[in-house]
Amino acid sequence: MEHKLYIYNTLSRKKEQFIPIHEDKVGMYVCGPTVYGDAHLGHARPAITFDILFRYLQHLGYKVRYVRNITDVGHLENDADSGEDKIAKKARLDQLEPMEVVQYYTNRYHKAMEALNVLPPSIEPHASGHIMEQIDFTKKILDAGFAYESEGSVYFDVEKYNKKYHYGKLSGRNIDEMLETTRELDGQSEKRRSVDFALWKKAAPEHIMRWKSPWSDGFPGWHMECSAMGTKYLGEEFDIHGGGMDLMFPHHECEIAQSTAALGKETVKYWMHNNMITINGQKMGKSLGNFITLEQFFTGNHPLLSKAFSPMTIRFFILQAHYRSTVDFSSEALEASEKGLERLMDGYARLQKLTASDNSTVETDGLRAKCEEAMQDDLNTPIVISHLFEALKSINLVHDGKATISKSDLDELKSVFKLFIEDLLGLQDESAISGTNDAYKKAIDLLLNIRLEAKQNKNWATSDKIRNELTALGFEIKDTKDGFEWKL
RNA sequence: GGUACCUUGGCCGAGUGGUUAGGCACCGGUCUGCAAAACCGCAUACGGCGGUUCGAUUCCGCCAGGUACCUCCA
Repeated sequence: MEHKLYIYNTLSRKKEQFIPIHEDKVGMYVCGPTVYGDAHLGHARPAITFDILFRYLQHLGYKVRYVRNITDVGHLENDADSGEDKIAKKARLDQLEPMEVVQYYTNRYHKAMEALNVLPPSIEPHASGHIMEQIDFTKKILDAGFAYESEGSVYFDVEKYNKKYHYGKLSGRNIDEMLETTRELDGQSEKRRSVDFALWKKAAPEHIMRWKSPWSDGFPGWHMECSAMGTKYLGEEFDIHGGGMDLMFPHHECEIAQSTAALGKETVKYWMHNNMITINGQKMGKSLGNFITLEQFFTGNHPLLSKAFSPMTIRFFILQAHYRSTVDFSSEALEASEKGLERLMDGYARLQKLTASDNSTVETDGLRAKCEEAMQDDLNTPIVISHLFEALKSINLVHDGKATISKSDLDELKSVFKLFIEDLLGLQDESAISGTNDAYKKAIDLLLNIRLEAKQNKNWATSDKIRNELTALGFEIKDTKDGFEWKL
């Protein structure tokens, strides 16, 4: 594989060249949603970030197995491995079977992802469907001596693990201090230390979501599913593990500990974390209650939104910032993205209609290389987009008859635009006319040709009437040098 | 309190030890019957104070402000 893709590895805190464990295959695991509520803007970020990576790795020629899980059990309401299961709570409140809640929100998540043109992963395993694997994984950790049973639950022994390995290597946390400060606080708990985390929890009698295990009727701890499912589908060692920065600790730290304890080796080579989306400078999240769901964006049904924003606008907005930067949401910023995207997509449509000349007076060389270079620099999509906007100027110049382009340059430009806009950035034409039939389009063309004739005869009354009435119906009419363009 | 990070022109947002990011908005111009679109031009920005350097927005230190994680969160 001839490339020099660099990605930022949270483990080393620097950009590293991506070299897969296996020659031509890449294994990639990304933490998916806990399905107890609608996906919000924050959920779109990792989905889109790793969608870009998924697409780009495939573009480089890798066969990628992309696993993104659905958390439908084990994710507890609050800390200290107590509290109610999120799914079970929602089910109780809505008087539904837990699996009804899971199905409902999974369907809605899929719908939102599809709207955002996020490709489905290769495998989307549910935690509840992998209880056996999680029990087996827990056994391995017990056998290795890094866990203990207490009152029917099993806990990970962080202190013991840390003596042999390094708990805190991902998040940079100093575990010795954590052990020091928490020593006296324990005692009452089933856990030896408050830093210990549950691998298996015994279910209280009223708890509906429960499975049999050697230790008790209960359910797996939250961190367990990713270790169990990741290694099941990607092997004991795989290339990339992704997720939001907020999962770094404790979730990913615990995952590393579990896998290392059970297997005696590092499972993941590259850890990647996307940054958060903020709103008024603060993280958008469930706990703060300051989130806006994707559906609210699509419908405009939220006090902070000036209008509805299309899925592609959301996608473009996210891609205009680097995935490791925070990006501050505002209606104003989204409107700016919307306009920029429209201009880019109009230019892309226009590109298809350009006619070639004998030679080029515009510079198209190097666009492909520059875009590739930006992608290879830790997926720098904002730079890719800026290059595309630069190239857009050439397209418009040719379109206006102020410049010419040769056949080969035109073909190259079309090819690069398709590759980056459609295939890699995953931006789709959302205009209402795409997909409608030819007869309809021809009818509009006919009307506008009549208008053109009227214009040529200086019959402004007729030409304006046609334009105004079409405009009133929602069409956008643009006169060009020797004709017209329209869209709905 | 611990740890990490951030502070770029009206807004969003890249990036770099000395050369234009890009988008949106504004203003001026070209084009046009008008309009729209398009094109051209237009901002010489990098929190403050020191230091290193021939030269720092970019490196170092201090200060100010902000954020994230340390409990569930993408």
